[in-house]
Amino acid sequence: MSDLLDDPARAHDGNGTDGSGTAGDAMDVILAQWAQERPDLDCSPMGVIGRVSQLQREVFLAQRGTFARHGLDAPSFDVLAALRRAGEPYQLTPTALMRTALVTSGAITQRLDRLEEKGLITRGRSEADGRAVVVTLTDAGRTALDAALPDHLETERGMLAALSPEERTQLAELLRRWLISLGRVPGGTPDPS
Amino acid sequence: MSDLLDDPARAHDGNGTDGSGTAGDAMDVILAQWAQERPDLDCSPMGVIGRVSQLQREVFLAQRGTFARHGLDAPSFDVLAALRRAGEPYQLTPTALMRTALVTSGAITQRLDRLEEKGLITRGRSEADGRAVVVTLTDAGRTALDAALPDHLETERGMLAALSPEERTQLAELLRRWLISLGRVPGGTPDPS
DNA sequence: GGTCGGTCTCTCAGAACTAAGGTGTCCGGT
DNA sequence: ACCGGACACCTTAGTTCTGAGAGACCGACC
Repeated sequence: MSDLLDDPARAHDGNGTDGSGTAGDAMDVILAQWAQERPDLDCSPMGVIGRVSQLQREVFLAQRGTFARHGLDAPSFDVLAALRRAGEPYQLTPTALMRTALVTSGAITQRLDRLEEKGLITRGRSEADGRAVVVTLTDAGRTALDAALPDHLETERGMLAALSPEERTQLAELLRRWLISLGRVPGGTPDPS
Repeated sequence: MSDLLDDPARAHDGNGTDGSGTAGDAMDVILAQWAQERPDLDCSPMGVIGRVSQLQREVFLAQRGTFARHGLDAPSFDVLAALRRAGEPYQLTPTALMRTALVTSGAITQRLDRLEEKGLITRGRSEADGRAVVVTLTDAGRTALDAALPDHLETERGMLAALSPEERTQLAELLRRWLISLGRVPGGTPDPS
């Protein structure tokens, strides 16, 4: 009875292989629990969506370590990378950064505050539009990003190392089709409806 | 020149279909930009990992709407679902909840505070272990969860609607293999090394 | 030339989390 | 019986985001 108070995930064999030949992941345990408690519901969508959430978390944690080695964090890297990708002269407006980073304007303001404080970007008013601000990557900012980028890619490559090149391609293509099906086309502003 | 200050994603065709038969997603644009600016780097891992991050965000936003319709939010649902999955008598310790939710103990304390305030769970001291707390789902908590769960599943199903059953299975299996390869076996505590 | 809706950035309060540390409890060795 | 390490939960400070809204500015229209 008190077994139920333990972590339910521990109720499973930690390393054994069952008849099907593979150990399960955390989502297998959860799906088995739902099948037990609510056999009337088809919980199969969780098998995809729950794993995406878990993987995103693993990715985030791994990336954080990489960024920290370069004195950065994920939000900062996000902004620096967007400016770097834009190409010479490495300039974007806060609104453009807001759209690529998928965060609110308030979040961008704060990110830019932090980056400006560290001397990685500069803010200047736009000549063409009195409301707009022009964010420019400094030499220090470009240097920091170019130093972090290969390490970042190596971290990502390492996370995918267990999948074969064919599996990686297949996965990227499935995720791409899924993303497109959700109607998030590039540059599309959030649908107000 | 000032075009570069606009959202770079807008530089792409928004809705057209090219020769390959599909419009691109946001990650296609980013990969094209990197290929332009840093042709020396192989950015293909981003094609998988960047899309996982974006999809997780879409999933999170869609789920939030569903939870709100039932007076809940994602953290609350997470805890209630873990208790519900545990089966009769719907009890777990904060430590067990911490492990399944993959958050810190402080976060669980706060989640439980909110849920206790709303009467969806109760906290009692364990008889077997004086340090431990026993969290129990109340009738109201179980009712709230059982009402939200089908709606939640319907939301997830809707998000996957564009993929065929075969694609969904294939995707779940790829994600499962990937997750297992990262060493996150069920019940595994975070590796201290 | 003036007006008015829309846009751009910033500000502020509040939500939720992490990291670090505190208190109380358990348990194995002496 | 006692002591010290391990454990369970809570507390607090600090971080980053969202949501709502203010102030300035643009451009089209009258």
